[in-house]
Amino acid sequence: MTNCFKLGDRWRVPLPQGEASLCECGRMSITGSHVMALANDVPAIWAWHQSWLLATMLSRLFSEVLPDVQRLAADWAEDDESEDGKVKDDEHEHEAGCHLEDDELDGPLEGSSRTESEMAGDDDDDEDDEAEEECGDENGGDKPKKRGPKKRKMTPARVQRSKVRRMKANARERTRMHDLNSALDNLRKVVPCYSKTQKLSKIETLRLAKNYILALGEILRNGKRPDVVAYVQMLCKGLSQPTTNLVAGCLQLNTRNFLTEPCSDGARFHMPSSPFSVHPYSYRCSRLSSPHYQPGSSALNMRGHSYGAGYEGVYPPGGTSPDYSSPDYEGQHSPPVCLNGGLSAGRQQESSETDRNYHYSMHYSGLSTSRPGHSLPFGPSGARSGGAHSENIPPFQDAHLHHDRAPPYEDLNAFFHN
DNA sequence: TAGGCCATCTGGTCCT
DNA sequence: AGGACCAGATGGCCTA
Repeated sequence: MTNCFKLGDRWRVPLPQGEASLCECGRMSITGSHVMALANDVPAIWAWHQSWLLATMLSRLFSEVLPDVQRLAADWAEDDESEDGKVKDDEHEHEAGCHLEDDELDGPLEGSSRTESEMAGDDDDDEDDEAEEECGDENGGDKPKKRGPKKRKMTPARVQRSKVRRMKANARERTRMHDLNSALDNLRKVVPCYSKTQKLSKIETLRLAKNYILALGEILRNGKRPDVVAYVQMLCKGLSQPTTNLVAGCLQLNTRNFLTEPCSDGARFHMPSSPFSVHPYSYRCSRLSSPHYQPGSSALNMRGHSYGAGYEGVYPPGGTSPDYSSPDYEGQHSPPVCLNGGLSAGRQQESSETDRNYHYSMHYSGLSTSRPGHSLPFGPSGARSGGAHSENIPPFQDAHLHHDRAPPYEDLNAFFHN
């Protein structure tokens, strides 16, 4: 600090006496305020001392306090302008115009409106083009001019129009997607399994619908009672394992049987050994109620989440598994689940999650109605055996439309229960 | 926390 | 010019 002195409210740097003095300056533990003080007089210092050593020191100081120095330089510039009084009105206008554009670029709406305005090329406000060009020149003569269509200044009216246009487009897009989702919901109601609370994903709905159509076509083509296992396998081809479980559950098949015992014993139905003795026509599947899968426990997850690498498959030796190598299958591979556990898991949470139970009822009424001693668990009265959930009703009622539109439907049921 | 699914916004393209 | 359609981006929600 001995080499620095203060003159008035600003620090002064004495004439350097060679490198030693600079080192002396370097040992001064110059604080930020000192540097600022030095920077205050940088122009004067540069005028007074042309020593390259001083320049080196100052450059270092500049690098350390560059932001503040820049701010100071701006302050100096303002001071010069105020002193000279040479600020031109047209420059303010240019700045205003450019700032307007910058504001318009803030946010997606403004950005899109700007692009649309560029493409649309409204024919008003021609006088703004000059302002745009001048704004472009403001970048400096060194920079090349931007080519392409001139950017037209966004007047408030134009901005407003663009915003309205964009909002209308967004609303249309929302409506379009809602319609698409409604169609998907309708499709969910006519595929073999349906639940309002546990919807199939979009992609799984489309896959299942495709398989369903193929399966029905196959049945019509053969004209005979189909093999249930093969039928379910056809339905589940390319589906994720959770969806496979769901479909199998809807068809009241034991997944393990359907996956591992394809017609080995000639059985067409596994109902005698099915886990649905308590809920013969619907089963509850907890939505992955158990965090850890165990063979025999339910891991039904309609969201299609995959399982950890530590999962041990339950396919018995020599057992078959869904054709996940099929190019149709694009989802993640989830382990197969025995529906026995699905029922038990559902039981465990039956009392605590009454409102969250997920029931997947057989979409084929014939499968249930044809069984002696069991009444159809569907109906407006809600009288269903096994405490079937009322959510099963709407889909089935909705499916009436499907029945009307699909004559082979009853025939298909008849196939299974003759 | 990662991953899947979804809704929404947005810009581009095509068509009327 | 405006609407329909599409795909990418993004963020929220949910579950493992």
